[in-house]
Amino acid sequence: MNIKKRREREIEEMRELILKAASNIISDEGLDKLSIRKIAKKIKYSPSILYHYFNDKEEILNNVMKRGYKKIISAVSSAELKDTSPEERLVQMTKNYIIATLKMPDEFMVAQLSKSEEALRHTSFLFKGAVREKPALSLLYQCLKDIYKNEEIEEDRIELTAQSIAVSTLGLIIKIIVEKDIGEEQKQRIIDFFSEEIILRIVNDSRTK
Amino acid sequence: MNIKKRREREIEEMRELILKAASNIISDEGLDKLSIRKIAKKIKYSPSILYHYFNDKEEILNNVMKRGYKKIISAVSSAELKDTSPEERLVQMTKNYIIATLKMPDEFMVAQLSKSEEALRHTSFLFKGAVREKPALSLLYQCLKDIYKNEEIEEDRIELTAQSIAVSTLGLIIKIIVEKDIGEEQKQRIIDFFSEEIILRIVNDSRTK
Amino acid sequence: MNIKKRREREIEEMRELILKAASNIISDEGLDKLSIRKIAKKIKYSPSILYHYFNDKEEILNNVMKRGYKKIISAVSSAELKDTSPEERLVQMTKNYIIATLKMPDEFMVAQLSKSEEALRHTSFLFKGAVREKPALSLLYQCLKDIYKNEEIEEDRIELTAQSIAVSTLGLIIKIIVEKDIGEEQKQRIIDFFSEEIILRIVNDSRTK
Amino acid sequence: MNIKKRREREIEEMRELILKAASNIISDEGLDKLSIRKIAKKIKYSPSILYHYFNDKEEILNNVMKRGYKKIISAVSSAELKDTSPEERLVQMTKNYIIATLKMPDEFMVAQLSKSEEALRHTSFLFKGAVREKPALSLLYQCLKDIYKNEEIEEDRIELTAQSIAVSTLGLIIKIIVEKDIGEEQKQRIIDFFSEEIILRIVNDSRTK
DNA sequence: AATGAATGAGATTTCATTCAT
DNA sequence: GATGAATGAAATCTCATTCAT
Repeated sequence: MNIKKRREREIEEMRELILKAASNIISDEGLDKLSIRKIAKKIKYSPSILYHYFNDKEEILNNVMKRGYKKIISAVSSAELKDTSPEERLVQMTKNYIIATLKMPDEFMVAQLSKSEEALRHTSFLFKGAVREKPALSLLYQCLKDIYKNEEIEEDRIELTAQSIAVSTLGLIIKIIVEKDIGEEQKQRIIDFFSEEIILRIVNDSRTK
Repeated sequence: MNIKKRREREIEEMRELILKAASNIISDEGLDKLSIRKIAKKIKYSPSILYHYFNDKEEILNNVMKRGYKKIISAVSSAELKDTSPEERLVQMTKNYIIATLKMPDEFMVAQLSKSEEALRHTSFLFKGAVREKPALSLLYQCLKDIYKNEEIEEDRIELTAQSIAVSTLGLIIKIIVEKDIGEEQKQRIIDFFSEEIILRIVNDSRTK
Repeated sequence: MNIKKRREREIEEMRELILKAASNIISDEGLDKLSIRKIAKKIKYSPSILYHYFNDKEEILNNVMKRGYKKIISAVSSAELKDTSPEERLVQMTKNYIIATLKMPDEFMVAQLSKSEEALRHTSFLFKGAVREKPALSLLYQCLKDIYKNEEIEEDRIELTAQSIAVSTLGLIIKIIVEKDIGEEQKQRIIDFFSEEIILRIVNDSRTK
Repeated sequence: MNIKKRREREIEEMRELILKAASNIISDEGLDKLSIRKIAKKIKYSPSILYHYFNDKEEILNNVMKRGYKKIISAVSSAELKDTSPEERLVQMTKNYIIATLKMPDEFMVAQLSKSEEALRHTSFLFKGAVREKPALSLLYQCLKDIYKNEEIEEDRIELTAQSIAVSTLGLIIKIIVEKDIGEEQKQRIIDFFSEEIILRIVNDSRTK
């Protein structure tokens, strides 16, 4: 079965090659400029061969997105083990998330900005009860619960806080990606300030006093 | 020179007509469905005439975006007159901004997500010193200054706070646009919670105590 | 309004040019080999210009067909005036029909062989009651009625006879078109034999004796 | 040489398999939807293997057509054995022919309407002397001869009559195929009337009296 | 100022076919 | 004998843009 395996690997590599090229084009020229032709040219194959590896353009796009959230989720959840204060964990998680996503800006943008049902099934988190369904938001929620464990705060408020943090962080990431030319230093300053200060201020629910 | 002026006015009217049509198409069908032909059909002129008033499609798009920022800025600053507490003003500004942008989601997305220099010239605000150059951010900054007028806080920290608020609000807006199917009620809940609570928490710089 | 008229004429000429080219291709290579590209190449224009004159391929095809039956109907009905015996008229009509259609084999084939609803609305005549709805078949029917005026024959039988004649003539025409290389002489022999003898034999309803 | 024979048989089986698949596709989706890939998928082989058994698509098509005529001829001639009057035999033959062809309408249409030399070699029958070369027409001719055995009719006239019958029947079949939506009942009525009455009228050469 | 004719490039997709293995 | 990778041509259609008038 060696030969079969090799072939499978080759296929996987080709698919990966295609997806990467697609990602690049999307980040360079925008989602709407992505075309089968362009991908083919980039990987120096004929356009038709792409249909060997994917059924159509949409399938390529869906896979670009999938690669997106898979990588991100694994990046975030891996850093979860540490036994420090929940506040510190929150800060660390936020930073990890930002750093992980900034390593793959193209996939992130495609995934987060797509309005297709397929994408939204993975990315939506604004609905009521999202903390119980969405793994990433759930991590955030657990953190907040730990932080508020001595206070009496309604679940709803905690969910809204978690969603607000998620939304804010998303905004930061998108803005950093779009403003691609702020220097490295300024980027770091903002990320640090945001995750080390803003996040903690957000957590600071005034009702708790 | 009356005739000259009249012509200029006519030209301006035609340009306005074109931009409005383009805006409508973008709102109705999305940015990628915008085409010269469609604009022409909508205003009942031939496609070629558009090239009398604009050099190419991109110029039209840039102007659509410009109209976008203008509308938004005026929406925000109009609410600026009230003589209430700076905190209340901040909350109100945020809400106004969110509501104004959600009325023109596609133009907003196009403008905010474009990486073109032309667009970034208007939309960028993460660089150091942005509060002095960007009108919208400047409003925010003034508000914060009022809030912190009795404390000693470095300008830098205030700028970073302003930028964080801007970034977070952006994230909220984008997310609401993308998750187009959360119901009206939940949308309101999140917007209210975010602008009435989260924003105020963010302002609450712990160093001030 | 001279200029407007001229333009209209030019458009009509161009449309005619396109339709003729399409007809030729269909007859040379078959309906399924017809392509926008081929038409364009034949008339030495770019493929896109065709969309100036027709909305899409289907519209071109429909017009090729329309040209088909229009010409034919006019060919047949024009020769209708003569005041000879009904038998002679029948023979003459058949001949006229055959000769007329053979002058435009391509259009005839497209129209008669298309299974599209649009086409069938014009070409179908096998259904019960067709003699009352289809002008061409009706002519045939009137002829038969004249022939049988002294006999007692049910309407149904006459209709079936008319349909049989129509069907048979159709078969002859198609076969002559497909077998494009039987010589002129043999073609004439068959046409004459068919219209002068076979048709009259068909009319010869044995029940009338 | 057993092995050689086995291989030949296998090849023949594979060719048969391919042709059957092609036939099915043509019946189900129409000639123009036939593609090498579809055939391959249907027989669960790779497209390339088809080129082991046939030189190209056209060869496959030609063979599909050949299978077509064979089936039809066998259908017609099988009914040939009965020892009834020649008239009855003629009627029966016609009916059998119509019924047999209507069971494979697409193959029939392809074959009968193709102007390719290859096809015409099998399908043409309008040329002078066709009754001596074309098996199917020859059957018809024999029938007519039997019918006219007591009369003095020139061979030529009989051939022309045979050709006329063939042509008329062809027209009927084509029309029934194209007008796919006349109901079953009306179809039967017409077929019966045509084969039981019209055919006999055609045979009724007036010179014989 | 305005139009309509025309083009060429590009979009996605399907297909017959070849070739190395 | 059989496969899968790969290609190039072709299909329909849309678009931004130019140009003569």
